[in-house]
Amino acid sequence: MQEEDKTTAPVLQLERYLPYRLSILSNRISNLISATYSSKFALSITEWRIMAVLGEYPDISADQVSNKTQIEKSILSRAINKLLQRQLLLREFDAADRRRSILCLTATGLSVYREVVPVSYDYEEALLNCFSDAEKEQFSELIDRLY
Amino acid sequence: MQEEDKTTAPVLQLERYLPYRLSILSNRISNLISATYSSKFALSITEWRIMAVLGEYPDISADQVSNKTQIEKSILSRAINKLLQRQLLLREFDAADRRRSILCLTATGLSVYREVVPVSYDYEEALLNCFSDAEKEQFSELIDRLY
DNA sequence: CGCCATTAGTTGTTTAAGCAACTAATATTG
DNA sequence: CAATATTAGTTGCTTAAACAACTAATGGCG
Repeated sequence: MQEEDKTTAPVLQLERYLPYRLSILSNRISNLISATYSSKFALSITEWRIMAVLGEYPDISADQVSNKTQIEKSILSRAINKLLQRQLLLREFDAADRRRSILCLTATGLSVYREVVPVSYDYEEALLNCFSDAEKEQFSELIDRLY
Repeated sequence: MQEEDKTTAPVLQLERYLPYRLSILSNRISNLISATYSSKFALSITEWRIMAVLGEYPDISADQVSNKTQIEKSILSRAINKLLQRQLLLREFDAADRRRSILCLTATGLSVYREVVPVSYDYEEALLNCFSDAEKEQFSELIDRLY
């Protein structure tokens, strides 16, 4: 059988290994969803996430964005500059602490945001409709616990 | 309330958005686990995955590895060459179809494999021990369904 | 106040990912 | 059995990620 000599020759069943499955699944989902805003608005996942936090929390600093999204600060810095150039973001600097940036979406940025958000929710919905309401709840709870 | 003007100004709650949480969670887990074999054996996640499938399915082709792991073929090609150079992998070509490679772990590769596998399982175990057995089962089932 | 530590953000460099174009071998079809 | 299509794998090129080193501003402490 499979257990024959597990101690001398353990085998990893990759396709049953949870961290692996989680990774494949999550990448698939991210890429699927990002296709919507990347083709239409030329936004990368990272760029969209930045816009998403700023839609939820306007006028926060790059550092706060980094804390909320786990995006590394150098990546963030370059992504923000790109979004500034495209005039999707506006940046000021805090008068009281001139290191601190204050970021928010421009009118254009906001209009993009408002177009992407419902689509994102639709995707989430579509994805989760293989679950019952109770299962959705449970799944979400389990994810939270793993965090 | 939050629903006040949802139609005109919908907000995405990123930290409650499932695809996002899944992505963050999965990356965290992958990086955590990969730290073990990357520091000791200088293997990237991709490289380890290749070795993992070959430990499970010896003597398959690069193309079959690609199918099993979702690793894109150009990435695979370069990773395989690296592993060949490090003598962790052995490659022959199918006599009946000389396009087809036949890959397997070398003795060294196998010894690395045998060292990493138990650690991987330990990590999975440690991760999931915030779940009861029933929850583990259910979580796994829900993941499968999302696939 | 002046020195050192910390914090916010930027820049440089290395490495990996993603896609398309390519080569070589085999399969298919007229 | 030639012409064309398909498949396996490689290579080139562009973009993104990761990490460290750096600049500039502020905070803390003697």
